Parts: sequence; C-alpha cells; structure tokens
Amino acid sequence: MPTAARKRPRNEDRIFTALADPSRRAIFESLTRGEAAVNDLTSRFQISQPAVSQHLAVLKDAGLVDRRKDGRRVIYRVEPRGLKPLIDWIAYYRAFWTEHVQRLEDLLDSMPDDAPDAPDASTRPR
Amino acid sequence: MPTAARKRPRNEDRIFTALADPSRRAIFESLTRGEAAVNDLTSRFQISQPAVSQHLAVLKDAGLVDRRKDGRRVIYRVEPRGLKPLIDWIAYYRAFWTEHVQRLEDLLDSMPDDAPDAPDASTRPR
DNA sequence: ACAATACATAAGCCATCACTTATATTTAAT
DNA sequence: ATTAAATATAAGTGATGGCTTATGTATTGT
Repeated sequence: MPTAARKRPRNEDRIFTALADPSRRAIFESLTRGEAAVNDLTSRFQISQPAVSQHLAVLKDAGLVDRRKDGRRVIYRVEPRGLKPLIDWIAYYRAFWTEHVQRLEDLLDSMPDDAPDAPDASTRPR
Repeated sequence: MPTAARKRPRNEDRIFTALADPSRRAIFESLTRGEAAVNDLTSRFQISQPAVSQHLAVLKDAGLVDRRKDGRRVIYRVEPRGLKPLIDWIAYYRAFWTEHVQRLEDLLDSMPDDAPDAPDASTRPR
C-alpha cells in the first residue's frame, strides 16, 4: 500500500522543552545508565514519586524515553532514536557556520542516521 | 559498568532553556541567515522590540549569540561555538545509550523468550 | 540645541510549570 | 479476601517566564 504523507509531528520543540528542566534532564541522564522503574528513580532524587512520574510523562511525550510494564512496576528506558530531531535541528543549521565547528561535523558523521529532515519552522518570520 | 564521575560542567543548562522557547529559537534561526540588528529582527516577528531584546539577552547569556555596536544600532550574530556544549552533551550520552542498545541486542540474541531480568541494581544514587 | 531613532531596562500581568498532597488503579503478597 | 506496593492522575499552590507598556540611555540627524 502506498504510504501517504509521513506527516509526523517531529517536534524538536517538545525535546528542547523536555530537556530544559534540570530535574528532567537528570532523570534522562540517569536512564542512560540503564533502565529503571519509577520507584528506582524516585529513590535517586529528592522529589516525590508523582513528580518523577510527571517528568517521565513529559520525556515520553517528547519521544526521549519508552516504557514497559513489569508486573506492578513500570520500567522506563531511553529511546535511542529520541534525540534524532534534536540532532537534525543542529545538522540543518550547521551549514551556516560549520566551518568553525569541526567537532560538530565529527559528531554528525558518526551518527547512524539517514538524511536528516529540515526541522520545522512552526514559528515563521513574516 | 560506567560510573561516570561528574567532571563535566553543566553549562548546557542555559542553552536548553534558551532554545526551549519557540520565539527565541526562531530568532536564533533567523540569525543563522546573517547578522541583524534588533530592529531588523523586530520587523520579522510579531512581538514587540523589548520582547526581542529580552530574547536576545537570554541567547547571549547562553553563549549562542554575540553582539557588536554599530552606531546607535546593535548587531547580533550567531556565536558559532555556542552550540558546542549542546553537541558535547549529546555526544556524551549518546555513548551511553548506544552501549545499552548493544547490550540489549546481545541480551535478546542470547535469550529467546522468557524471564526479563532485574533492572541494574548497581546504579547509585547521587 | 532639539528631535528622532535604536536599544535596553523596569514594572506589571497572565499563563504555564514544577512541585506538593490526596486519591484511584492495578498487581503482588499474605 | 485483605493488605501492601507501585504507579498514574487530580487538584491546588507558589514560582517562573514571556509578553506588554512605559521609560531611560545613547547615538544620529537637522
């Protein structure tokens, strides 16, 4: 069947917003060291369990983490492809100043991605 | 098992918060097309001049833009090295989750179907 | 000198956010 | 069957953030 428009929302907006909060970024960073249940994460930080759950919901909505049920626990893990829109955003604008930042080239060349899309300009100039 | 000691400054904080706002990101993106005065930027968006100045102040504080005076105008331009902490952040944690993806794939290869094992208990709280 | 222009800062308003406690829901343990 | 545990959601609250208008400070033009 011919696929119609792949009009995926692909919001780098949610990603930037999700990672802007230090607690949320700390939770994400903690998950890069291995998957963990909500209770595990709650014990690692000094915020309440609902706060952790809310942060995880934001991260999940941004596509940065995924979850799986294990009995009465919910195991969260990093979604490896979640940072792709962020990398694409950087890749798109790299053309304008890339000659000054060779490390960016190095990083982007080592990324296992294919043909980054142009980040969407939902806030367009007039 | 990676026990990442914290020896990395967290200056990506301001960058994430600076880029989290769509208007501010739009201003930054606009500056990638060339340097511009505040008045130029104000005419491109539908927000007031003080709002533009405030956004530019946040971007400058994050190290994403720099400015130069030209008569009574202030010309803003992208600071090429400004995104480096962001790129470093991605590169740093990318190493972790690619490692974990590999570990997960190895696990799935060696173990067909049953008994998901316990989450990593060696992750230490801060 | 005076007026106009370009920008920054101040002050206030309103929406959003990150947190809390309380509660509902699902699953496990006894 | 009860109780406990793990998590999500609801509701409320204080703080923060982005916007506005008003005003201050340089700089240019006449």
